[in-house]
Amino acid sequence: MLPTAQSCPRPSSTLARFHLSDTLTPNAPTTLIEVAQQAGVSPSTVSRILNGTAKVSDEKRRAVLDAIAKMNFAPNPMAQALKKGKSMTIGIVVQDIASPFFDETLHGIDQALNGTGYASVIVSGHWNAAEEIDRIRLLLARKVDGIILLSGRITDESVLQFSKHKPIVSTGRALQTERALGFKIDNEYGARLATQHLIELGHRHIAFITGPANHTDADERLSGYKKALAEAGIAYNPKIVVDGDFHENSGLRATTHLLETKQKFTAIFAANDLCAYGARLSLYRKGIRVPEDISLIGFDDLPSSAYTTPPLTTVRQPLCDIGRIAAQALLHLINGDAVETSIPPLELVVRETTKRLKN
Amino acid sequence: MLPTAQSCPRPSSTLARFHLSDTLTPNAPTTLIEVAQQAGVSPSTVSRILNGTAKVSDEKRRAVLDAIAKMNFAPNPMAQALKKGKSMTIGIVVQDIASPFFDETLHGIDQALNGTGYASVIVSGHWNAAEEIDRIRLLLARKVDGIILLSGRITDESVLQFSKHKPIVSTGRALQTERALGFKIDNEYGARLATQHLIELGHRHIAFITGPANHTDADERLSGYKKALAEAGIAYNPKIVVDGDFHENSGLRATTHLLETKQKFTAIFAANDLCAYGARLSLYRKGIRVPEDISLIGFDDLPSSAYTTPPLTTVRQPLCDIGRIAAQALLHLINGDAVETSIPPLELVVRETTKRLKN
DNA sequence: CTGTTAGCGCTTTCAT
DNA sequence: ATGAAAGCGCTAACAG
Repeated sequence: MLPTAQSCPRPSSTLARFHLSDTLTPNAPTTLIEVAQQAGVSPSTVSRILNGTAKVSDEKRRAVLDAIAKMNFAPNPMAQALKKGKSMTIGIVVQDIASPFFDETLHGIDQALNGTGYASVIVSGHWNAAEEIDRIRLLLARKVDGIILLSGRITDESVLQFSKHKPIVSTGRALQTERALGFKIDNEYGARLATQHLIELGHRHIAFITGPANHTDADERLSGYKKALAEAGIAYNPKIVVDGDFHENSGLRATTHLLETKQKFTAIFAANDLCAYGARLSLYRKGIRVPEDISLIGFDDLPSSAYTTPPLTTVRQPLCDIGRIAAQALLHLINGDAVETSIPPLELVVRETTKRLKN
Repeated sequence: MLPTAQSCPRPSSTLARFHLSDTLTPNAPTTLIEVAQQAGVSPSTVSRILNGTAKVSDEKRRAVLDAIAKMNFAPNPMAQALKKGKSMTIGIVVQDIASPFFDETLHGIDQALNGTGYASVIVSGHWNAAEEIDRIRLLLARKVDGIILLSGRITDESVLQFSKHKPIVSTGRALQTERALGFKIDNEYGARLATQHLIELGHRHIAFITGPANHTDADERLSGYKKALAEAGIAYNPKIVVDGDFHENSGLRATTHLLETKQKFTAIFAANDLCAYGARLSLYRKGIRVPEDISLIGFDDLPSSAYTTPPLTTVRQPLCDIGRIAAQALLHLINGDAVETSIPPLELVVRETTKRLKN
């Protein structure tokens, strides 16, 4: 009875013991040298123990470990970074930090990075290729060890160029070199899934609200829609395919346009969930019921789609998995390891906005 | 006619000129010393020009600038950080990276940081004090220059303790020292606003879905609700005050509980928007209309609240401003400057889920 | 105004 | 197995 919202497992983590007093001594941070003195060994020995670089006698090891604990020492990351040429930081480029779409993916990345010692710096490209390039440069200048690019607007060549500096993994594109990896979901398949679902319910006049122009994901979804139509022997009617941009407002406008120009349609397939929300509102404003009068389907399965009124039928994208997989792949690239990725398939999530066409 | 969704201005930034070829030479990054050699000056001179630390003759300055441009030099942040003891990084602690609530605030922070040279590392506390402490320690170990804590679960004392290491600004608490600043919205006022709105519409039986136990924001909202009731001479009825936890599911469960135990109420005030979404769905499932049968009001004004069906009446929290102000304040603290903050007041946003009680 | 000289805190040969 | 010494790339006295 409860709607199943998409979301990664949120660990109700129960970190045990933590003594606030421990590290909260506000004196200047201890250095490795001080630890060495305290333990009566050389700095190198401390370093060796810290990094497991070489064998150290149990006696000294014990002394050093003691000193470390006693002095509450932690190595200075800047110094390590400077020395090793690795910052233990990765850069993440999203398009909009305040978008549920990216959030889920970030969550997956977060999970994968947790406990690896890597931290991440997140920047926004704002769907703008020039800004995106600018931000990637910034990350590179900051010496990140690798980059995850989510739904970038830049060309594959640019990605390849950047990958010469640091390994990079990108979603939404097919790519595979030693230092760059791109993988994408099968948008066309997903769109066919959605369209076929509608067709199976008896719909023949299915409106489509597109994504932004020149956006690969958007284009492929449109193409999947067309294919499914063709396969079912339904003529493609450009009059009921209207422009959107993946945001709520565009869905609202598009639907209102459809309605006001008196197009004939019994179902709407919005290129993403956000857009479907807007469509839903437009329908509501006109007093048109969903799904009784019009069926509605989205794409993405954002967490909130399980709580719309009524809950939205949509195509689930494994956002969180994608994030996790991207991060793991990047870690491999950074280590020079081979990567092989496979992401879970898209699946149709039938909720309550689609209904068999009566009669 | 279009709903107004809360959101910061999303700059459709038009960064001009960018020559990909410029920085994409994958050779090892240039160092300041090489620049100095190329320009025929000493490293210090280059450093001076870079930092504006001292006067330099036009001639040498020109030579250095030329060399910098020619060699496409950018100083190594790790080296700078090690030397200056400043990493130009700030740490942000959210509770959930994938929550629209935090997103808007992050967006504000992002805006404030943009162009300052500071980058941010975001970590999640997952509403868990122990984990939060752990994460803050992590940030401190990473040598962030300051911390922004959003809706932390830790005590004020802990914050004060941490602030001895690095400046910290926190939302959701009142605090003001040399190195720590906390500011909060007037939850009680906001809750009164919401409750009064309902009362003015003629409602006398107003159910309330609480936030998580021991959560300051939640407690204060409950208290505001009670106050407004008392002011209107309406008896407080604990039977229609039910537990929630700020998430959709709890709103759904709470409302279902209200309905199944046959409580008498004509309106629901949910302690936050997410919770209101769940309530909305519960009502929908039972075939109860909003706002005709039951009025519903939330708290926060998340961006998506303008697109629910019907659009949600709620109390707007200036999330984005809060983020911006927090970041600016932190920057001031870091510089040792005085800070004075004032955040915009909460305001009632009347949309379409509340209605005058007929009778 | 400018160059020389020490390091920031750590890792890593290179000896022993 | 361990210590001494030489930097990573940059900045900040300190002398001129």
